[in-house]
Amino acid sequence: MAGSDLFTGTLDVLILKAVSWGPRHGYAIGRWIRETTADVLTVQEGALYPALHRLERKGLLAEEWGLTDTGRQAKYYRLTPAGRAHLRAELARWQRFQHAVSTALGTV
Amino acid sequence: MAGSDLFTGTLDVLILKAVSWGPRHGYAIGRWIRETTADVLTVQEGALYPALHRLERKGLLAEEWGLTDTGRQAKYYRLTPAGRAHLRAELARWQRFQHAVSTALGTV
DNA sequence: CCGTATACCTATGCCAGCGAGGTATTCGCC
DNA sequence: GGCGAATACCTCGCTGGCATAGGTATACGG
Repeated sequence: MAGSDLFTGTLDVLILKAVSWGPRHGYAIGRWIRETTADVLTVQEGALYPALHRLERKGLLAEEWGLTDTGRQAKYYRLTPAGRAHLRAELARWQRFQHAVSTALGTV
Repeated sequence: MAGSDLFTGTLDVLILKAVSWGPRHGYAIGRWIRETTADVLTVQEGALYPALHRLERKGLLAEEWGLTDTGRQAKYYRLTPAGRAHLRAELARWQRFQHAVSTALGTV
């Protein structure tokens, strides 16, 4: 991505979080990540769409075509029960990881 | 690594930090990472040594053979001036990244 | 004297993300 | 009416980091 590196493995949990309040389509998920991180993280489309398909194949996301506010076709993704459980676990994992690294780097 | 994923790109800055107080040899760097993170992060040797060589090639680390406390041969790595500057930059980058992700995930 | 810990190395393969392409629709503007 | 920008989707090829799984050699404890 833009902030480059440090990103591997974080994309999945960010995507899951993006749809945790309700269905969102791919493009909007990318925008959400960029906006909530104030442009620190910019997901490339070449990373985003493959990631969505991956998560769908794993049964963590379910997809469904729908219409946007502006009347455009878009593929909406929502969390499956397994996805929600996975999100919970990944959030815990991120916190452990983040705390461990920050401690080691002295950036607590 | 053990904590798996989330790790890519973090290894370099952890290594640089490990030698920021003085020269350390490779094996000790791996041990330091494992210990200061309370086993959350375990660096595989197949990742560690290539990373050290990479950083050396980039001019961020300098290597020199020496003896351990127990009288064993070991290759000691120390920060070059460029390495120290790089470490400073990477620490800032980590903080930006970490803050961005934590905000997005709501784990602040 | 034999296993364990220390200390180094590399070759293979996987796979996530990047870069770079492509298609189609809608909107705003002139 | 036309045209560029934004929206919304996709895939292919490449790179490069990390895991796996091997290998060597020395020191130490029992």
